Amino acid sequence: MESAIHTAAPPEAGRSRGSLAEDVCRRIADEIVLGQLAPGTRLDEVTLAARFAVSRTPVREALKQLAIMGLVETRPNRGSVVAALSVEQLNHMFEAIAELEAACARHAALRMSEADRAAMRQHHAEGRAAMQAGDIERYEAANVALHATIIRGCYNPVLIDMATSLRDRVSSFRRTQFRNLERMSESFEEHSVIVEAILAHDVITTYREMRSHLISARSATTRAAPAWGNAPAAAAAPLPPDPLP
Amino acid sequence: MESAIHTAAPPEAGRSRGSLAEDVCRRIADEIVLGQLAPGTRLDEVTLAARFAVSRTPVREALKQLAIMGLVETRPNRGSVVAALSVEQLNHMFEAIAELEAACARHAALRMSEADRAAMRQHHAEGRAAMQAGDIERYEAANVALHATIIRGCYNPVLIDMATSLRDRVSSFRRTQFRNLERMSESFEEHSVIVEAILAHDVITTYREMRSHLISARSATTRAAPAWGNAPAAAAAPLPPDPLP
DNA sequence: AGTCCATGAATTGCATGCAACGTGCCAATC
DNA sequence: GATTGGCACGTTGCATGCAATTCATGGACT
Repeated sequence: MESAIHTAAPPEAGRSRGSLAEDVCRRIADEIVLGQLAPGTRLDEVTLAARFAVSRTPVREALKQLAIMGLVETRPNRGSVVAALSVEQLNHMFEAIAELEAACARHAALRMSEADRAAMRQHHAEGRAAMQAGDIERYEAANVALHATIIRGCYNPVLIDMATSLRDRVSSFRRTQFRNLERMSESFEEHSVIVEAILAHDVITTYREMRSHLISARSATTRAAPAWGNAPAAAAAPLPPDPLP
Repeated sequence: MESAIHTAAPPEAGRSRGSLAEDVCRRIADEIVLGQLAPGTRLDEVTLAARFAVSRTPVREALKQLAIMGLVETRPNRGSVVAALSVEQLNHMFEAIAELEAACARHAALRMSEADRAAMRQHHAEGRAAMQAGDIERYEAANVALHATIIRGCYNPVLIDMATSLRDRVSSFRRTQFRNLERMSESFEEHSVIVEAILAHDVITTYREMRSHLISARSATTRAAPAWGNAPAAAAAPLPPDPLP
């Protein structure tokens, strides 16, 4: 069960496992998530078929699957393009991520194994080192690893899959999240509170802080959004209210 | 954007809109959700192609999409069957639904329009009438309508889509949820508290009560699960802890 | 000069044919 | 008698051909 590439793929398992369609789907998804395929890029069936040395059929199936995952947008008889999200859609996604990851973190605070806790502390320490070195790339990697560890810590495949696939869908839009060091240290401080709360099994603090942390991340990302100019950019959509229970 | 049948299909719009693949996908999904296709049923490409009077290609694409949505399970070179969930998977799904719908309800408490509030009250009143009449079918319908109204009240397409598609995936497993009237009146009382809280814009009570309401619903459903016998049924899996922040 | 229509190129959507994989059964052997 | 090997069938997976829809460009008419 569980939809996407996360459960299906043994990480980096020698390329070309399973059916051609799934393989093509994974490879395209990787390129989109890694930002090698910019949003708005046209995805032509014959071109892709040629690139991957397969026929059009598996490419078609891969594109349909990617469309359902939300990574590409397919218009009838008009082909597919890499999904370009409007600022409004991005806000909705971040809000959903905040809800999902906060719920994951709350469960993780009660269910994480000792190994999970150790991994979490290590990723956080790595983040501190990256921050002190002013290495944005490295901090970004540590950030992703930390969040992934917490998400998996809820031990609920359904929640894990939804949170992970949502993260993938917005990943290419948050490359510049930590371009200023101020946001980086702010993020690190927020991480510290969350990690402490999880280690203390404090579900209330964990939930509240993870949620507000992700709302901060949303603001940091969408502030930079208008610079893209690729989307309708509905005039800096007013952020809907964010109740903190 | 947004994956599934919910946004794509104008409800009951004359059958056969859009591409054949999407149409076939919707029709199969409907039959699964409505319980006309029992979990475990074998889905043969040629048989389905004959039934819908199309070729195998659109059927193939439809099955792939359904597999990603989690409604069918596809094993390589072995065909597809209607997804049969184990008790453990069902628990995970209910937990995810509880988190998602509680979040939706919290936002709905602040964002619902007056029309939404009126619709919510009406569905709740319909539920009361059904309960007093002892009509389980009718209460079930009112229950679905009430929850759908609250979910849509969050005005976040991403959250709405995730919550709705999750509900669809488990819908065929909860037909017998209210088979005893005790659970029905219990459910109604819980609804009353939630509706009141939403009308009062009380985000904290809304969130807490919706979450515990859905956890109750989970217990009511999975208690009946072993009777199905179609799944491994991992010996009445111990319910994981449910922190209430 | 502007607008509308028509025709053409390109791309997707669907159908069918062929090959490969997995399954079930039967028989031969230990 | 049980187990294993092989064979045949059915089903999925992929490739290719044809039809339908869409967009663009050019011409003619107002």
